[in-house]
Amino acid sequence: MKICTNEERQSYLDAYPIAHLFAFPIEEFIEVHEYKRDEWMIREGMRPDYLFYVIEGKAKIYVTHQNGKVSLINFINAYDYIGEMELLNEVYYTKGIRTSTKTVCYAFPFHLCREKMLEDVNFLRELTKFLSAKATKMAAKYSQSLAFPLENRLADFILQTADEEVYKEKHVTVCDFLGVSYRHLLHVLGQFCEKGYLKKDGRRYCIQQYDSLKELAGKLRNQ
Amino acid sequence: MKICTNEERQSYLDAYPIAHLFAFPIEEFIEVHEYKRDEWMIREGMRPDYLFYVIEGKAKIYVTHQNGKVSLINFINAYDYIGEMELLNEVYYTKGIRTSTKTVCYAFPFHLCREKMLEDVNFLRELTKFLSAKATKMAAKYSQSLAFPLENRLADFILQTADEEVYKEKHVTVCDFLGVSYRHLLHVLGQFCEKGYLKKDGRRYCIQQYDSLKELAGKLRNQ
DNA sequence: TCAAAAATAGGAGATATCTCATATTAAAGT
DNA sequence: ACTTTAATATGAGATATCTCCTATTTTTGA
Repeated sequence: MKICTNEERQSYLDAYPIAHLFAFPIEEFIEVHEYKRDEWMIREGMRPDYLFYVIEGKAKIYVTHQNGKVSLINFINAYDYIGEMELLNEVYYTKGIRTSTKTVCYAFPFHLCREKMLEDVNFLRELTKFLSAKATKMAAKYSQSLAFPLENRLADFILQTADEEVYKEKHVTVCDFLGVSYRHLLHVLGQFCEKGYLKKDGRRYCIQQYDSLKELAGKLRNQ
Repeated sequence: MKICTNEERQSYLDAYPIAHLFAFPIEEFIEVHEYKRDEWMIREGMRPDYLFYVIEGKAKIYVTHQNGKVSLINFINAYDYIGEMELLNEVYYTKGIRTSTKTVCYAFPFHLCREKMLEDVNFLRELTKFLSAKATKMAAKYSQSLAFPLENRLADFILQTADEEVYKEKHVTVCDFLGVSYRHLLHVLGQFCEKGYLKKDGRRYCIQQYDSLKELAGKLRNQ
């Protein structure tokens, strides 16, 4: 991790203005942190000292269970917050955050900003929207995971992450995210190929029948 | 549903003061709604016109999937909000809310209160805490549901809902909540009895080995 | 550049969980 | 009080998913 200073810091601040989200002058408190790919921004169980606002890059939220299973709880993208739970709650089990690409964040030190932020109507309104989206998404994922087999959830995931016709997520990541074993994921991908929905091309999968996948994924939604 | 007026309304307002949560005079806008047991407060898919704040009673949040399965997403208790998603988001699939006991709510009409609430730093701070707790809980349930078999989640649920040594939740409710079939729930309850963790007593179950259940439930937690 | 680690791949058998069918009992409505 | 509906109970067979094992390929790091 690298903390940007001077011109570098300023150029991020210019490229991603954020003052409008706050009623008080926030810029002076902002640190700009640059994380490399595959770096732990926050270690599981260790409370962070900052509220982060992602301006570039991608990361993942992980939690490790006592039985050794790892859940990838969600993906984090630009304009997401990290550490807002710790900002709001004294007691909270901190999840691990790991970058999956180079990631740049604004980091607001709690000890300087917490009070002000919790008095700031602009920021709080922004945060409620972020949190309501998060809660909604989690509730949807939760109920879907219990109500549908992998087939449907995987079809949805493929459509959401495919780049044009090409699906190429790492299996290991997808297992953690969808909460199934590697073996079973491969099994269902194999079925999709057999049925002609996908075609395997080396390590990639090419979507052959959009509509079939859409139908499977569509069953998840009323929402 | 009944809307309380005059003395009745006032006596609720006196018994459950709420002005301190708002920076503006809220009382004049409050309607007091009384719902009977097993009444639908909000029908799935129908946007409500109010933000509700529960002051007495219990309710459940339901969503129906396209495959006919019903998920009981969460329980609602006194001091919870209902309709906060619709307050914040223009686009949102409204879940069904059904009371399980007589329930009394403060109802704030959106058309009169939305603007003011979204400008109110006290209320927003309160709401962020509520939402962060909700998001956290959902994330925990989600990852647990994928990482652990029913055995562990049921043990946890029994300990959370048992009244002294007596567990007596309706099976049908529990199925919807834990996302398993009736048949399987009974199967695992049967195992608990065989192992001596529970003893069946008519329609109730009596906890015989707290520690065994605690051990099973404890595996869910690092959190 | 080479060894170690991570990711992919698939077989085989176990188990968690589901579906369907059928009875019985309790609760609710008129 | 009686009919209808909801809840409980259980068997049997199907399927979704897991665990463990082993082999190959790719990526990573010193």
